[in-house]
Amino acid sequence: MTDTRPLRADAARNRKLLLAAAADEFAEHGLDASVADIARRAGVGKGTVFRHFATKDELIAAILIDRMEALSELGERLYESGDAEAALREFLTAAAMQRQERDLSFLAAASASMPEVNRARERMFAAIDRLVDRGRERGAVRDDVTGADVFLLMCAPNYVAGYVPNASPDLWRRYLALILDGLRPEGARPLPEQAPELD
Amino acid sequence: MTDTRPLRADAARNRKLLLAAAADEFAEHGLDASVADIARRAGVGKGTVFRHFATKDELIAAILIDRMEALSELGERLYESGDAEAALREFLTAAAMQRQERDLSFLAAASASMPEVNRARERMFAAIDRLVDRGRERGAVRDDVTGADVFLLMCAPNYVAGYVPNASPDLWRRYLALILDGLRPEGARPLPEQAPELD
DNA sequence: CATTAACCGGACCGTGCGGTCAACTTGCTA
DNA sequence: TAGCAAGTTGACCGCACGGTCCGGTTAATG
Repeated sequence: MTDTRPLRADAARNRKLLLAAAADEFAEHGLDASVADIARRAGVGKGTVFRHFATKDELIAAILIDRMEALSELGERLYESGDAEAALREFLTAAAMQRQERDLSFLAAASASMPEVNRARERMFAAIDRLVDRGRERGAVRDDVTGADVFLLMCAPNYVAGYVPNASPDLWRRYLALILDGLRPEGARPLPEQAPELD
Repeated sequence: MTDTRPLRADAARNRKLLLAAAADEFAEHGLDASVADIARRAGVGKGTVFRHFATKDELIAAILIDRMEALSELGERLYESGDAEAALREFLTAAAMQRQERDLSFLAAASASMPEVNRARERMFAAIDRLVDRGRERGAVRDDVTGADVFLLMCAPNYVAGYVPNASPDLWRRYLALILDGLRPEGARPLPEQAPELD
């Protein structure tokens, strides 16, 4: 945590293997994926998992932080680009692709209230907020939609597509497009309920 | 199942108590809600649960069937009404309210491939399909949206709102309205990916 | 009111989980 | 290349879960 001595070569490799195996396993079996299965998939012993991540929740948190940091960087980069509408679309597309065509948002519940996760989430939220604000100013996003709305809707395409048994792996694109159409000003009717405050 | 001798009075009462308690418990704790907790909440012993439902999955299936049948009836009744757009909106509103402001769709996974559940699901799907077809004919629904799309999007408002910690219990209405805006023809851009075939 | 089949309850069982630990192996460094 | 801290491993632990079972209880029937 504080002392950042570099990991030994095999340890660093195993850590990456574990994160990848865990993401796959969670995508296939949900939160119930067992640590033993994750270890087997990564080709290591179960003890190794707990050497790297003190608890299962910490492993989940590590996956979440990785992904949210990557999305934050992308969001910040897209803010530099010119096209407000394309930026938002690309951001949401990247968010959906990152989840291996499977909604992984359920992981968030397991590691809520871990400070590092919260920090990563706040950074990502800020990036989204800026993209949405700019989109609203340029007329690409309807007036009554906020960053919090988009933040919440981010996982919906994967969630929806996840209920189709043998779906095309790109089915989520259909529902992302549908939601994006709902976010645009054309044909918008005033939304009920106030937009939620996040934090 | 085949012999439908009426339940004894106490048994019938306990069955209802159990279904209600189970729905509440699942809403609060997800699929991991324990049978013991459900029994406690209903004020009965654990053995009673298994007398009524041979397995936890069967209990889940009973909840699902109850709700899907109710929605099917509503959908069929709304088809008789005149206003195609209002019918669809009311149907989706009722679907969301039934879930006690919480996405319960994860229950579907647990009891997929149970014939009775499938029959109830097919009936509900047919009801939705007719509502959507009519809506499309009358210009209330965009051309490229199918009943399967609406069926899949049905749970999304509760899902989305469920991630807000201390949300207004009606927050789902906001996201339902947003999705409904996306379903209308105004401002629609062609959707990518084919609509999925369900069964 | 007596009889009885249906119902109830909670102690009990096997299983699989997250997490621990002590013996063993291995990458680093001097 | 020797020494050792860091890393690895799988047997093991406690626990909570889904599900069973049987002695006690209760609602229906004549």
